[in-house]
Amino acid sequence: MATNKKSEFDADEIQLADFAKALSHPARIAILKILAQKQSCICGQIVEGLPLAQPTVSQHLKELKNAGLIKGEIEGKTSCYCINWDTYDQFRTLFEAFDIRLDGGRQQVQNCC
Amino acid sequence: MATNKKSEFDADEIQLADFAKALSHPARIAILKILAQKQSCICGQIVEGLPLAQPTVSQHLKELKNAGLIKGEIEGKTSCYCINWDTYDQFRTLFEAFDIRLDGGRQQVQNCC
DNA sequence: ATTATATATCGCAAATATACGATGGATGAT
DNA sequence: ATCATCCATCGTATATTTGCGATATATAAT
Repeated sequence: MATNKKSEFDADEIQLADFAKALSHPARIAILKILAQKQSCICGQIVEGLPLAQPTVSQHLKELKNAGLIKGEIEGKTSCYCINWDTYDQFRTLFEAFDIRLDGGRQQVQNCC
Repeated sequence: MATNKKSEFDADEIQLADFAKALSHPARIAILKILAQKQSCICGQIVEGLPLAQPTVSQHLKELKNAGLIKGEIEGKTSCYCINWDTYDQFRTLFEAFDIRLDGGRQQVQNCC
């Protein structure tokens, strides 16, 4: 039974995993690219740029927002999204620490593989 | 109905998303850390280091293997795993390209948020 | 006031992920 | 040959994700 064991891991591991999950669908990666590229960040333009229906895009936007990677505001008739660079930097920092830690063991003698 | 739309995205986006998915569970992040740290990469030691039952760990190992991030060999009675640095570098390269692309739009004037 | 437009949300269906007990296969020890 | 150990795999239960049609909401236009 899928009891949630995630909380028993280190906070850093959980947080990095959560960020990774936010990037674990090509649509969300594409959305971040679009947001970085366009000055305007109207939802409709994002929908146009993706092979997905509007409700699906809205849902991916919501997940990115939950992960803290984007911010959104309702601007009159339209909605406006942009990247939350503070959170993105935090993610990058976490990943870099992970990356460096992996690299540390890289030169060691392997006794297998 | 959950028809798979993932294939309609760019190859780079799909590949990066797949790598991200491999890191989207703290257990798999922890496993990679352990593999990098220990010279030996016996499965039993991984199980000891995680708050999960052996079949569950085995399953996470399989997913990391499917993503190409680790290699595994059966060595007599025990199994031996280690990080596949070639694939890991490929992942890092993909992420870096993505990261740089995001950063490119960073200084632009935002008309919202 | 009515209508059109842009998005979010609801509700559903299908697919995938998470977790583990039970079991099986292979090796090494006795 | 028997037994113990290590690990993969099967089967199963539950939870989460993905996708979208239908609908609701809120603004802008007429």
